[in-house]
Amino acid sequence: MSGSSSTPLPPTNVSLSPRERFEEYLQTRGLRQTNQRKFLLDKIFSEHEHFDADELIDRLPSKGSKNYVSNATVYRTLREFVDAGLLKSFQLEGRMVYEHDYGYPQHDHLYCTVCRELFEFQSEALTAIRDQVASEQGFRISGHRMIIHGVCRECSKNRRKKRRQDLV
Amino acid sequence: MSGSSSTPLPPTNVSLSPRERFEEYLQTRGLRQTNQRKFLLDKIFSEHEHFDADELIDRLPSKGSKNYVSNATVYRTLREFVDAGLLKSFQLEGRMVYEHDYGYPQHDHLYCTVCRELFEFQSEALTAIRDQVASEQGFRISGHRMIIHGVCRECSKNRRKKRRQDLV
DNA sequence: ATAGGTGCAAACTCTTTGCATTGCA
DNA sequence: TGCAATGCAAAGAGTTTGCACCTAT
Repeated sequence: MSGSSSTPLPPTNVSLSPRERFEEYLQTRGLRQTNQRKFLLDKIFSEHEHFDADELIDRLPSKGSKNYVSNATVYRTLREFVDAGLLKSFQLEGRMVYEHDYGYPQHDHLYCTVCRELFEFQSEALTAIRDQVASEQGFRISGHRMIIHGVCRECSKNRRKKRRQDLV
Repeated sequence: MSGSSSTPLPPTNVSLSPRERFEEYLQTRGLRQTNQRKFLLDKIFSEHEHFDADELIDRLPSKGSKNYVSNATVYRTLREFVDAGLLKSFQLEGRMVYEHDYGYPQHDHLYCTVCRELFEFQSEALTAIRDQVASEQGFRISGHRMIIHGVCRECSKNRRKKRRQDLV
């Protein structure tokens, strides 16, 4: 799965930090702030752009260490972050991929099937088409997911290089 | 998962029937035509637009009946149909969804999160945007997947009706 | 004190695979 | 006849869940 994207978009302005925003979310529903939640929130918002549960778990303190978080809690907490509007999730190659949502602009993705990295792009035209198609069909949109699959520039280069070497 | 789509697009012209095309595919690689494959191919191309493995299995003869096909074979055969270019597959809500590809025009989907039905649409503008984004980023495209999530016209109606009733 | 949260292990869903047997070419 | 295909059951991957214990409010 992809590591952090190489093309971060500029952040949108938000008045609250992710931490503050999450606290608000918790308080309004009588949920609790816990060390695990604090730790995961900080970790996620200080580090990665795109990640799946497995990648995140790999980078967390291991069992017995100070801030260990069980897998079950990781999965439960990720879902909570999505509910809270901090993260967005979508499926890619069979697993759930997460990315920052709060304070981050709407965008879509290019996915390199060689290095498995996700690249972002923004297109107002795409949104416009989406809205028009939906209105033609009487659809009330809740969102969309567009992923362009292919081979990124770097991987194309490397392949060409590799092919050249193979000929020698 | 969705049943057949309610908005079939016009078929594109192809010279071979799916069956003929598949036979060609098999012959060129030394693979074999079997009763299971024939049966599944006919079933799929005579019936559904979108389906997942589970739905297909449900509609197949049960164990002990004449044309019973094991689950393993269903999964293996579906992958083969995709390899042969007869079907296309994509992930939706955790499972693989299949649809006709051979003899069917390129299109994208609207997905109703209430009735779970898939609706199709075609947009040249979308393809154009895709190509431009990819070329800007030096991406060699192999394909794309666009799904608009929302609530379809019918389900919106029903909900409104339901809300009205709830008020009585 | 008392819900809500956590960790653990077991369960679950969807799909793939190893292997002995069957059956096309 | 030989290699591909099938069926079965077991294994996988990724994720969710039941439950006893823990802890924030």
